[in-house]
Amino acid sequence: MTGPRLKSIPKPSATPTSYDVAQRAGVSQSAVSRCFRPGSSISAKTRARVIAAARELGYHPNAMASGLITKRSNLVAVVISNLTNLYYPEVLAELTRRLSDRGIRVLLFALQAESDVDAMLDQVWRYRVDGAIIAARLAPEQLREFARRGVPVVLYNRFGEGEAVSSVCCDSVGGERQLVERLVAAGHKSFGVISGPADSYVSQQRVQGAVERLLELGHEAIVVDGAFDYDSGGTGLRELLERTDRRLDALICANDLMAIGAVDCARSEFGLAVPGDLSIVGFDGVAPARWASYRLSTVRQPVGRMTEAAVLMVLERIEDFGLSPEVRTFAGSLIEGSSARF
Amino acid sequence: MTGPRLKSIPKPSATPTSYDVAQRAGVSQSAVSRCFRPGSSISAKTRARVIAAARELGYHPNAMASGLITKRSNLVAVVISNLTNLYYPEVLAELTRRLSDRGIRVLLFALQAESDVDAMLDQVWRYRVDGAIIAARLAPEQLREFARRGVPVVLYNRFGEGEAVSSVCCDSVGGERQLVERLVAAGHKSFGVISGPADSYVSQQRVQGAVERLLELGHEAIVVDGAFDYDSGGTGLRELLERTDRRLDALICANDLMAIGAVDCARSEFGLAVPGDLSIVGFDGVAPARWASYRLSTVRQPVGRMTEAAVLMVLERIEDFGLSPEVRTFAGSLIEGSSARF
DNA sequence: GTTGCTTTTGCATCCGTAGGCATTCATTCC
DNA sequence: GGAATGAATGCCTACGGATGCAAAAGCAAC
Repeated sequence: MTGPRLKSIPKPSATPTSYDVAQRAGVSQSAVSRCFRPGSSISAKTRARVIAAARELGYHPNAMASGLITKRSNLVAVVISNLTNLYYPEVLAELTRRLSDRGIRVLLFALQAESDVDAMLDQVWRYRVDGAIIAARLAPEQLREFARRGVPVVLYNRFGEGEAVSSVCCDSVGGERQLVERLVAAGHKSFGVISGPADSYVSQQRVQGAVERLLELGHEAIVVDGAFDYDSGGTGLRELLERTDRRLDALICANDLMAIGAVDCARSEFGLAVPGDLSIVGFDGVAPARWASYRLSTVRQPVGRMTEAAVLMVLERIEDFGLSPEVRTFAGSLIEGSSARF
Repeated sequence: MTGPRLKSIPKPSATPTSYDVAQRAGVSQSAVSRCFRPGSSISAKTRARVIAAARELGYHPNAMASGLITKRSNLVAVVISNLTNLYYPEVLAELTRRLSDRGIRVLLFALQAESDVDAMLDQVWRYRVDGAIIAARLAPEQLREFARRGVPVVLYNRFGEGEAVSSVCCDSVGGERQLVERLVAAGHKSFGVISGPADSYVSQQRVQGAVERLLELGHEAIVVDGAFDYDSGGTGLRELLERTDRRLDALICANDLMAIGAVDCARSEFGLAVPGDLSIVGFDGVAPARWASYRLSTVRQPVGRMTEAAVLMVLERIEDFGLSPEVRTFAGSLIEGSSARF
């Protein structure tokens, strides 16, 4: 009974080990381990004794030790490029909740600059995460490294850029087409578009979706650059009003935050009624879009279903890394709102 | 040179170990370890060889193995009770950035219900986090367990409730007193207050700060219950208008989100001009408070300084657990805005 | 009581890195 | 040249838990 580890004084450590519990319960360390590992062979009687001892000592298995030998950290890296985007906190909260429910912990990375990516990856490799959910732009070579290391990745509203990577997306093109159709049907004639950052895949998709559908329906649009932030809405609107000689009557913003900025600017700076003088639509369906001051006409991303899909996809591939990549696209739902004449 | 681990075929593993690197560089495993551990004794020549080999193999030290032996996980648990609060994403982003800059990773916990706390704590113990920054309500006994286990905690805008715990807070009382003084000086007579949830410490402080100062200045206030969310603003306003027979002329909301809800409700539902007919003030200084539709008069919490303090405090106590608890209170800055006659 | 079979249990080893200790090597000084 | 000093390196073991294997225990049937 007295193993080499048990010969020392039974000092009550602040963080007891399985040996401490074993000694107190009068069993071997193996038995303790098996108690905390589902599916192991343990008699009910022994288990009860061990659990009692563990509780008395305040024992919690060391995740690092167990991860070292099982090669499972039960960690998933969640990488978000701009947490200040207003849309992502909701995503993050949902992802975290759903992962927790399945016994997975979130190692969070919030990127500021492009340069943070390398440091992030270094840490991702060091912690031997079981998988990653990424809402940030990675280079193809970086995505390939995940494959090489056997770490499954799911991109969130991002695109593999030639690499075969799993991803969940909201159908930007389809959503924009719906918005455009409603705007055209309501008789709008002069269209403006404010894009997101040039390197954003969703921005490209949304702008493209809108512009293409407009062309199909016989309309043109002026596209100006934005950056997905509040100020871009006002800046973009000013530029569009100038370039159209104030004849703009429909403004399509690549996300809600810019649409909100545009609404505010239109009203406070130009005295325009929204949607009386100008219809403004967004994309995302963030909480402020529903506020009474805006009641934005927009496309809401089904965040619940998208995050659930992302979590399931990454977990499936943790179980079986051989599963082929999958791209799941969800349709957004049109919110009528009252910032556009529909 | 050929240790027991090196006799096997040098298969190029997807996740190479320090032995693989050692073999390739023609040094011992210890040398590899020392290369990745600052302050270790290594010659420049050896280091160069090892670094080269590590790079070629794509070696990254295993944080679990190293944490196991050093008893340092380089993880800090960040616990946030309601990520949907609009204020917390900003805090989370800042905390994550500042911790990353100092080589610490964030293990994120987003609590939904009171019951999540136990599961969260179990995981916190399992991962042997070096410290915790907590923006959630913990029971005194739970705080005591951190002390017992030698894990430093810093509460964020929370209170130890009798336990000696470090915390960073924004001075709610002082902030509210400033707001009240300005409102009173501007001649407001009839005051209403919308509180946050009853179990929220900051809510209590803010309400108390406002009410006390009002009393000191010879005014009374009607306090109604809110929940820190957008809808509470409208609901609270309705109740207050009813109870004051529409004679309310200053509304003090315990946070910005409710103030925004109240502004929207006042305008859209009661046709009141803000601040013409009704002054409304909030607390926090969240981004939407600055939007043109609101330009909220509020108190901005110095999030940058507060998060920096929280990070420093927890790191100091990781270095030296004996440091006594410290409560750092930061004054907020009054934002004049234009939602109140000041 | 035996035999045969299943379930429990303990032993021993391994996971990948860190760091104490002893050894070796390079320098410096007399 | 030899001794003394300090730096660099390798050897070995520990960290805490998981698990294959063999031994032990429980159980059923004869």
